[in-house]
Amino acid sequence: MSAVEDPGWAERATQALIAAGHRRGGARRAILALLEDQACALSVLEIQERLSGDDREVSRASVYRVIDELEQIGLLQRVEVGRGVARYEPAGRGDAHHHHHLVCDVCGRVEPFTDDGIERAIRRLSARLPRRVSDHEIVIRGACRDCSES
Amino acid sequence: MSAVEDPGWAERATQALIAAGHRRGGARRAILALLEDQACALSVLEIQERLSGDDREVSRASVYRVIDELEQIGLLQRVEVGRGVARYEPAGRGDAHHHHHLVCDVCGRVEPFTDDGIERAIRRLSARLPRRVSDHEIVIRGACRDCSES
DNA sequence: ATCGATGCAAAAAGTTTGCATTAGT
DNA sequence: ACTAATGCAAACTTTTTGCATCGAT
Repeated sequence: MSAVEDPGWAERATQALIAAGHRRGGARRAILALLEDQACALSVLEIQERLSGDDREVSRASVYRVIDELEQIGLLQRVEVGRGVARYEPAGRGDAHHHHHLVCDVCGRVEPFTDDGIERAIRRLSARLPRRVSDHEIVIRGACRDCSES
Repeated sequence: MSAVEDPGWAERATQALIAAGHRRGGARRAILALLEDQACALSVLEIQERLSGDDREVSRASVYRVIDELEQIGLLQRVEVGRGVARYEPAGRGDAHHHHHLVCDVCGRVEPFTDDGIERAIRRLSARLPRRVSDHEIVIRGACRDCSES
């Protein structure tokens, strides 16, 4: 569902970073590879934990630094989803990956969703606003399936 | 613009707290009064600073504690709006106060907005989702007027 | 060989908690 | 008087920064 239309987000990110005067480092490569495969947003801690397991270990400072570089260039989207932890996911992959988030009131679990009606409404509003709109973010809260059975 | 249809959010919050077995404390009263007058979300630091100025001084711990009680009861809405700071604003005041947030990419300033088209789209989606939806939150990002002139 | 990338550890910033004191009922 | 509310300071968590070393070019 992402092989054909996506020329490789990690590769594009790497090129963008090189164009900006950066080199190819091991930590950055590992982080990019991990992020590319994610369906939804990860926190810094989650990124570090997943890399500790099966891949190359990366220091927390490097995770923060790489994330910061990517956010600057606009290739990573910060998602604020509650409880004081920031999450991040690849951005700039086109409409195919654009989505928003359902957050469970109870357990905090985060799931992606898409809705054309909302996107249309956002577009119409953006056109009317007296400012250049760069982005939008929608969070819908409610108990997830697991948490509402009980 | 809020005297007639609003029976007093601070008063209702106080009653709800009393019903939950709390007493009326000075710090809580000051915080409720401040929040009631806000058009938009404030961070904990901002709440403390504003109270230091012209009102009763309140310790940071108390701000966090009062906020927490109010969030539990559902009278305060946490708004995640970026850069690792949580903001809070009165909730449960009805449609008249329902709004979302424009966040400046550059200076981080937060302003409220409302849009019926988006609300309709959210309502339609909520009805279709396989979960009880309790709330939603929308953030639109872009340079604010001050920051785009330069 | 140069200069950015990385890891480590310390520092900041934001949030929570324990405990003694104050104050509402 | 009883017990919640508050302030203070310490603990904890998340994020940022300084600096020495490693590694890509």
